[in-house]
Amino acid sequence: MQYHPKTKDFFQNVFDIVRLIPKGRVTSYGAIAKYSGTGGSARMVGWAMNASHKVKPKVPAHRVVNRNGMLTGKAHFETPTKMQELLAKEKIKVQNDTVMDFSTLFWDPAVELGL
DNA sequence: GCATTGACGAAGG
DNA sequence: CCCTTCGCCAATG
Repeated sequence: MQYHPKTKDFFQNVFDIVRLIPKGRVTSYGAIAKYSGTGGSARMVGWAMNASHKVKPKVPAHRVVNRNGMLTGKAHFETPTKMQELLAKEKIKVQNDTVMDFSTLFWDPAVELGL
């Protein structure tokens, strides 16, 4: 893929934010998009996540779910169950592909990092 | 260069 | 309340 300077900055920006997500907490694509400045383009965050697996240091993409707390990206992991397993190791309860107590575990960069 | 496709989200029917 | 459509923007065919 072509890394236009602007795009590269966006990807790095997203990766940086995701790495800041505390263990045992989760956030949404939209929240990251908003904080990274792309605004409503939450899809770009998902696209960035798609490239995150080849980036170092590793990006905890499993802590990023959609606005419902649903593990929409689980299919993009090594195995469809990897995402839930990683979350389980962080004491995050997942049921029916959805994070339990999502609103409590939700980590909003705009709030936690200070907007 | 236009059309399709997303790991999304909000709005409308 | 479930389903569809639209907006978002970059990548891909």
